[in-house]
Parts: sequence; C-alpha cells; structure tokens
Amino acid sequence: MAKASAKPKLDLVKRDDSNALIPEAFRNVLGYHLRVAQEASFQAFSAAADKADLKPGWYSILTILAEYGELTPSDLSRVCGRDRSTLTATLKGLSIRGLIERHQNPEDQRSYSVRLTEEGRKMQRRLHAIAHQHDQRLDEIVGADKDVVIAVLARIVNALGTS
Amino acid sequence: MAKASAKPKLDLVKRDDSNALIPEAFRNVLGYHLRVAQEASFQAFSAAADKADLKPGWYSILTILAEYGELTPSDLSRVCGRDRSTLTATLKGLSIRGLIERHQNPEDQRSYSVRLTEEGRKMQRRLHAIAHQHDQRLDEIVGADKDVVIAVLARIVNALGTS
DNA sequence: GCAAGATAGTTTGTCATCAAAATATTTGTC
DNA sequence: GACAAATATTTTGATGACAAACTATCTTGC
Repeated sequence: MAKASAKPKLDLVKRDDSNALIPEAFRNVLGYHLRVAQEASFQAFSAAADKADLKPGWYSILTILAEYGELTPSDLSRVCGRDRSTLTATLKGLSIRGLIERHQNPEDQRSYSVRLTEEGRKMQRRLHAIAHQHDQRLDEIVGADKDVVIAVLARIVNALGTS
Repeated sequence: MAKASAKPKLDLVKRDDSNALIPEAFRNVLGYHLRVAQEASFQAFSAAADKADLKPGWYSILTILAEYGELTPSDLSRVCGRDRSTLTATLKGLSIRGLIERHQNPEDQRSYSVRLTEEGRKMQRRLHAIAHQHDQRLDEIVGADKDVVIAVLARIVNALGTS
C-alpha cells in the first residue's frame, strides 16, 4: 500500500543543499558546528589512513615523539592533551609493533620514557604524508579565513581551560 | 642529539601562556586545533551537565525531537548525523527513564517512531538551559568572528561530505 | 506468488576518551 | 628510620562513535 497517506515521514533533503538538515535549534550554535566539523575532519583523515592500513590514532603520538625525542607517558599526555590513561593502550600497541622503545628511568623505578625506533620514524613519515594531504584539503576549503579560525579555536581552548 | 644527561625531563610550561604546549608540527594545522577546541567545548558542556546530574548525550536527541515532533530512529540518525547503531543504547535509556515514547508503525512492523513525553520535554528544557549558557560563553570568547567561523565550519562539513 | 534484494533496527567488536580507583615507588616530615 | 603524602603508571568502568554482521520485515521483479 501507499505509505504516502499515513505518515509525515520527514522528507529528508539531500546533503548537497548546504545545511539543509541542520535542526533550527542548532543553526546558530557554535558548539554544534564545532563538533560536526571536527567529526567530519577526523573521519576524512581516518579514511585516508585506513586506506593505507595505518592507524590514525598513532599519528599524534608518533609526531610528538619525532619532535620531542624522548618523553615519559605523563609528559606525552600533557603535550598531546589526552589523559594519561588514554595513552596506555596505544603505547602498548606501538611498543608491540616495534614503533617505539621504552627505557626504564634508572633514577625512578616508577617511570620510563619512550622514543621512536627507526621503524617508528618511518611510520611517522608515512602518516605525516597523509595528514599533510588532509590538511591541505582543509586549507583549500577554509581559504583566507584560516588564520582567523585558528586564532578563534586557540582562544576557545585557552578560555575553557584546556581541561 | 645528546640526550646524555640524566634528566631531560621536559620543563613543561604552564597553560596560561597561550599555546605554550602546542607541538611545532601542529601549530599551523587546522585539524589539530579543530579537535582540541571541540574537545574543550564538549568537556565544558559535559561538566556543566554533570553538575546538574544530566546526561550531555541526551541533549541533541531530545532537542531534535522537540523540534521535529516524531521521528524514526533512522531519521533521527540522519538529522543528528550519528550512525543508527549509535542511537540504540541512548534511545533505550531515554525510554526506560520515561523521557520518550516508542510508537509502533502499524504499516511497517520493522519500524517505530519516538516522541518526547512530558517528562522528556521538561528534561529537554533543563538541558537546553545549560547548553544555552555554554554557548553564550563560547559566543563571548569568539566575539565578532562567530559568523565567519560558523560559515567555515559548515563549509568543511559540506566539502568533506558529512560522513 | 515467490525468491531476491532492500530497508529498519539491533548486536557485536573496535577504538578513543575521561575519571576514579588501585599499585608501586619516591619524597618529605618528624 | 618510619610513616604520610605525592607522583607515575595501569586498571577498570562509563560514554559515545563507527562499521560490519545479523534478524525481521517489506518491496520488487519476474
């Protein structure tokens, strides 16, 4: 039978019409757009990494280690802005796959530091190539507004206390 | 690259110095700032909701229902931009707590729709008050750039294909 | 009218995130 | 020197996200 009669059924408009689907209540809400944009961006990066059989979640850690050389999990957590407990599993994975080495701190039995292995450095470069491509795509989309947007985002982070 | 001495130890600068801790490699990367800002924003909202003993995850669903009246889980998923499977648990929780009602579709045994109960409407208003406060805080931080930023974020979502 | 395929919803498995509790070790106080 | 407090890491448990596989039902093609 015809379903047309009974149900309103929400004639959901396709996506090509910009913000066709955004609920009225959210249209002017920064937090909403922030969330949606960040998820779209992450998904795009994730898809690109997956296609190359790489773990998107490794990128930031490997890159920070490439820049800082050697860090404890705690310092790494502060630099990348994640809770320490979040890193445990990832570091274990990276270690198992030989991408990082752990070095016990001889002066403190509780603590160790991690650094990239040669393999890890290679992996970082491969992920960086993908990330760079992704960010160029974002740059194209954002165009001249990039600096303003970055400044605003940084302001948000600072004002809300990094948390 | 002399890491020779005992304590490299990263003298991590405190947060009050804007972007003191941002790794060089990310400083000009939009995706990074997007992620960090979104997480800070979500954390702030989450904390405010928690303080009032409310679930932050309920807000978007309740608000969409308040606006659209009655939706199937699939339509709800399209409107809020989450995968259908993501909604299952939340809808169950909302239903158990009496905030939404499920109505079987008499024309399609597979399908049902959900709508707010009076309790749900009250909860939506309570959460909305918190969300509104949060967004005003964001507005203050962002100031005159708000429209530009929202336009840019929407552009990102559209260009990256929502997904 | 029936088999094949599409669609609605749920389940399961993976991952990332946080916070709070648990462990182990170091530091500081008396 | 012993005991309390702080610190480094891991564990556990809750959320929320996705994708892929699964069940049930509806629609289509022939």
